[in-house]
Amino acid sequence: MSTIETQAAAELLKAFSHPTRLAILQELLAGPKCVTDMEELLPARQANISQHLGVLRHAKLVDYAQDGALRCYYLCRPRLVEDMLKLVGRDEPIIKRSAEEIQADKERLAKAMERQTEGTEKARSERPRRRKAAR
Amino acid sequence: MSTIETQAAAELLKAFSHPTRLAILQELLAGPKCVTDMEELLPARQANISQHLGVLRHAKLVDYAQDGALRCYYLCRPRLVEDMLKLVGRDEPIIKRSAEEIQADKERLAKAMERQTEGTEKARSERPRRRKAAR
DNA sequence: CTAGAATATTCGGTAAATCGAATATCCGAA
DNA sequence: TTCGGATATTCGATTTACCGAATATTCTAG
Repeated sequence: MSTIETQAAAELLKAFSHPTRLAILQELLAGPKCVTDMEELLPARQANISQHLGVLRHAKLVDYAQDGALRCYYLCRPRLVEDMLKLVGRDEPIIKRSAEEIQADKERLAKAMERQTEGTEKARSERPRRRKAAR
Repeated sequence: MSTIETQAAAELLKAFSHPTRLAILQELLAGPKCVTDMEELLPARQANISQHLGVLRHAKLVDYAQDGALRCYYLCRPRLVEDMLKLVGRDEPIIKRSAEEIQADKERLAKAMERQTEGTEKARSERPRRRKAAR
């Protein structure tokens, strides 16, 4: 991922990173809703919901269809939202690794890297970095 | 997802929501690295990288193993990180829906909801919300 | 056209995030 | 034990996020 893509990804994630916004997305996953509906479902004021919807819209996560005086909001990337909600709800066990494991891993990687990019100029310039302080 | 879970999810996402932190996670996905390694790979100063590592550690996304004077950082939930990076990199087409589609969707949902929670008290109290302003 | 409902925007204040510079801490080699 | 390298922490300044209150806008029924 390049720096520019990283920037874009971070912005997308920022749009997700708020409890109220997550709740909105969750509600919209169940179906389109107008702002008044959300007011009843969420512990937030109308203006605030509108503000958060603005953020979500800017991030291209939601859009709306005008229905008379109402605006029916819907997800414009439902899969993304669904998968994101699943992902943050998942609980992967938190692993703990010893210095020895890490060391082995590093060496394994170094070897693999050597083998894979054998003889290329890029490989040579990236390879020789290693710590000065030893144990 | 309850409010408290939403809170937790938002905090986790906030930890992801920074270009430098995403870049760090990306690097760590390739293998454990110490801070000095990252300094060479990222356009950020040592202190700043340390600060971001602090955020990631607090979010239980990374941890480190001490190796002499070095601290080898690694992902403590590699699957989560991997899937998250994949997810934000994915590009789902952004859909646009008409008011008519939305309306149909709403009605379909309402019917399904009726059928599913038929006759329960909760269903009755949640059902009768609908717009006052018509077209 | 006018009123009222639905929604958005603006404004101001407060809290939180971010960063660099400087400094502190920890560790192993000599 | 002293020193230099690796890393963390603190501090202050700046920017950005967040929220409520008030106000503006848009739409339709009458």
